[in-house]
Amino acid sequence: MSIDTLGLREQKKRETRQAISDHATQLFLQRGFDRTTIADIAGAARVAKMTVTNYFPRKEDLALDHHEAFVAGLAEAVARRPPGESALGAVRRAYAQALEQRDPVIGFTGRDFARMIADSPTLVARLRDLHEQREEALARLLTTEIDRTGEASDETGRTGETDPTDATGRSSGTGGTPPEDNVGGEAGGGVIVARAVAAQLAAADRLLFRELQRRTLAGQDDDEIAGALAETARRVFDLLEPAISTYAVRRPA
Amino acid sequence: MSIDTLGLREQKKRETRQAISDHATQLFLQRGFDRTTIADIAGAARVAKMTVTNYFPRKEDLALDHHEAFVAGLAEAVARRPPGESALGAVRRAYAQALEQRDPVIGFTGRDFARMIADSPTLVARLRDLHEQREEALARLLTTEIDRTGEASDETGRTGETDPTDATGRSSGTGGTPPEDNVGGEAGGGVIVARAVAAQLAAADRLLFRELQRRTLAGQDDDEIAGALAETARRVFDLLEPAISTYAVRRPA
DNA sequence: ACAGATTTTTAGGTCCGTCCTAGATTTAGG
DNA sequence: CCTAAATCTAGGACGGACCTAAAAATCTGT
Repeated sequence: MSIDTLGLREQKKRETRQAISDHATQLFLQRGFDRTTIADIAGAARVAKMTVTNYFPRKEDLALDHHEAFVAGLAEAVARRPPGESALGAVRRAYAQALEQRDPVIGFTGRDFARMIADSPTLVARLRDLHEQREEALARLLTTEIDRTGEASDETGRTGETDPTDATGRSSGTGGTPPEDNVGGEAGGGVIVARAVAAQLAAADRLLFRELQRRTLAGQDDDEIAGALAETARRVFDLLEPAISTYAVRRPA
Repeated sequence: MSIDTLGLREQKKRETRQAISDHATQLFLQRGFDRTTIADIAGAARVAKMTVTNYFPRKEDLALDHHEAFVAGLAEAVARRPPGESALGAVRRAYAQALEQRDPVIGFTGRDFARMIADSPTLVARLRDLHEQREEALARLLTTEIDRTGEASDETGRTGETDPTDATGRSSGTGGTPPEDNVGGEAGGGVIVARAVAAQLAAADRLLFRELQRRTLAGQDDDEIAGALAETARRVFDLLEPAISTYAVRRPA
């Protein structure tokens, strides 16, 4: 459990994982995702097939690694908003910043990588899954903020009837919590608004991701894309402004 | 090619297809989707495995049949709106009507069916895919309406710079049109607004579907669900109202 | 430094969905 | 009735996901 020395075992695990990931990426970009088998990757990395599966349970995980940051990103941007900023404002600002940084999280993946994804139905489906988890994480955050801060904006007015028994997220698309959370019955009025706001913000996020991906596939360079997407983002977020600009405004400390 | 007599061959095809679908549904509800093999279904329907695959290329198609109506539904509701009604108004009205009719399209599938879907990651993913196609169909419609009617509402103002070269939809998630549509480059400003509106309406649609599914899984009966969802829908659509209530209002004929 | 405990890797195999092929069967239309 | 077309069948190939037992490597306590 030593922290600084890391241990030889842990070190080798990282090396093995990295080696597998590297060879996989190379083969995917070279031959395409579906035309590369796990056996190919295992052979290139000189490990057993089972070792590949061990590190990356699903084949898609080899191409879409670091998905945890992606899933949490949207919610974290909102969680870190300064006093006076709304959820929409936080998302808008985070997107502009990611645009400046050419952040892969919003779609700056490079042309070959974008093509690899677009050419594989499996990867497209997995990306959809990740986007939904991204929305779920945001919905979870906004829902808990109702309880913690008595979130209630003016656009619906009657969130007073909220019975804040629930703050748990929904059962995930795949995994799932078999015993249905006790929310179910009648979720308080505020919960549905939080979910609706999360749905709208996530929809904007997905739309912008797709636009960026489209331009990447069309061969535009990153600077050109960043410029165009800044304007696109402005329009998309402006459209949401009258609906949710007063939702989840962080109260001045 | 006779229309009224249908032909013996066509008749038998329908019977075979129906028999396979019926046996599949029964087995799925009984044992669950993932614990039922195609061989089981073929055996129950007394046909060869290949015949099952022949009628239903993917296993998911056996559980989520009639997906064409589902995919087209949202766009058709908007396409059929009367003069003076906006896209949002059309979707809201269509949803209320579907709620009255206990329409399976919005999630009235029965408890066992809902559980079958929720228990299978494969089916959940496929359902997501269908929802996205539903959004794409709507986006396609709203985009074409820009060209046809010079759609330009007041919320963005500057849709005048639209260069209506494009009306085609995006390449579908799975299938796809390999040669990128020539839109790509710089889509006119109106196109992105149309896509954003479609994204918001589809997000609301998905959210309401999930809420209905959640209640179904919780064991609520259809009347109880319909009542609660009517209120939920009102809140969700009300939230969108200030953003897009003036978008795509059909001009009085 | 060594022995036992723990973790990781390996090799083998099973199961199932998807895809392919060739041949048998059935229907449609002359 | 006979030919052409479509459909169904059987069998197998392939790949991804999963399982098991055993081998190899690393860690731990003495």
